[in-house]
Amino acid sequence: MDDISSALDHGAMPDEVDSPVKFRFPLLLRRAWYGLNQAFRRRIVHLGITPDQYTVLRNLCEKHTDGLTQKDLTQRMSSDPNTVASLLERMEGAGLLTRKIDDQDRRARRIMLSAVGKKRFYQAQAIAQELQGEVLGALNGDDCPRFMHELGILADACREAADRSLKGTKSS
Amino acid sequence: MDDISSALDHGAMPDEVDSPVKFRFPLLLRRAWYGLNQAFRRRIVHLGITPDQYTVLRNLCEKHTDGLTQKDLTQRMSSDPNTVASLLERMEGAGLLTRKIDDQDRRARRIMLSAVGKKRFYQAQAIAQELQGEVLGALNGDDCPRFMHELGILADACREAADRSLKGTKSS
DNA sequence: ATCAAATATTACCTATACGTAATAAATTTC
DNA sequence: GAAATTTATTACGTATAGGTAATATTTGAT
Repeated sequence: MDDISSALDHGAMPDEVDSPVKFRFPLLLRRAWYGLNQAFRRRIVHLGITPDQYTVLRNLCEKHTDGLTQKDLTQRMSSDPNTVASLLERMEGAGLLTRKIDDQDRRARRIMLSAVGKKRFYQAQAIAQELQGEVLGALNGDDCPRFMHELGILADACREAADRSLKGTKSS
Repeated sequence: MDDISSALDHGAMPDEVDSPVKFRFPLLLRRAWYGLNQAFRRRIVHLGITPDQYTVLRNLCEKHTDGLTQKDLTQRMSSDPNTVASLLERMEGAGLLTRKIDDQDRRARRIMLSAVGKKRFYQAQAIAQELQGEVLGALNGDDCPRFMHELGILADACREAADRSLKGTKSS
């Protein structure tokens, strides 16, 4: 099932017909995310942290209760348990946080921000806010709230599509 | 310069004050991108390609002239020369494309889609369009064009911010 | 023609992203 | 209350993301 290409040769231009490149959601989303991430990475490299590490710090700083478990972090970051595990391992090695076995559930690790981690977060947060201001400045201020609302709707739809795609694979 | 955390201890809640979590651009963008990418990856895994490889195939299929150089691809994908190089290396190994030294510029490699690559693209494209339809269905059809226009503006702003951040590092 | 600067790519490195399997502890079941 | 099931994490492997340095060419200046 590999070389019936001539039979499937659609010849001319494939996409573009129904939606020009400039308006395709995945392309724009990729471009925006890669650009924003790249910009932020370059601006905080001197702090010794990466964008993803900043996301961890932010989540820990926003919930300054008893810290979070890796599972909690995974969900809050729309990420993956494996990714979060190695991310936290590096961050613990860098002294940004501590991981100790949870008292209630000895399977889980409770993540706690260190003093250094807290400091790095506030340093990076100022840069993040400056960057966000620059980017959003390109948009009409009045359009911003509605745009964010719609982006939120699409983000939810993407997440749901991802969950559906997982279930479909397992059951069928 | 590492343990003046108590002096910098802002105490209470850090962000959120000026913009609630639900409306912060980086969060929504991350959520949308990860979700969409994850959904697509799960839906095309049976084709033996990844979302990024699909992006390569799409770019090659849209420009079915004499192929593209790696540099061209890098720019079209908002990506990085290193990433594209290893990406293409794997794809060449999988028989999805060929790389041959460019006649005009012997430094460059001209990438050409193979019959298998073309077939895989059209198979994946149908899935991509279905997915995009599902996601965009969450949005009011009338709001879509304006939203895409604004997302494009922000994507450009992100890219420009990334470029600025690079220059700033080098000159200062 | 020749040497210096610019450019396309590769090589090597660290940091995600995420799938699968293993491990260990908690929960459910009978 | 011990076995089966679920669940949090780790271990390991492959695929990007992207920085730095090396290599090979091309181009530009003399």
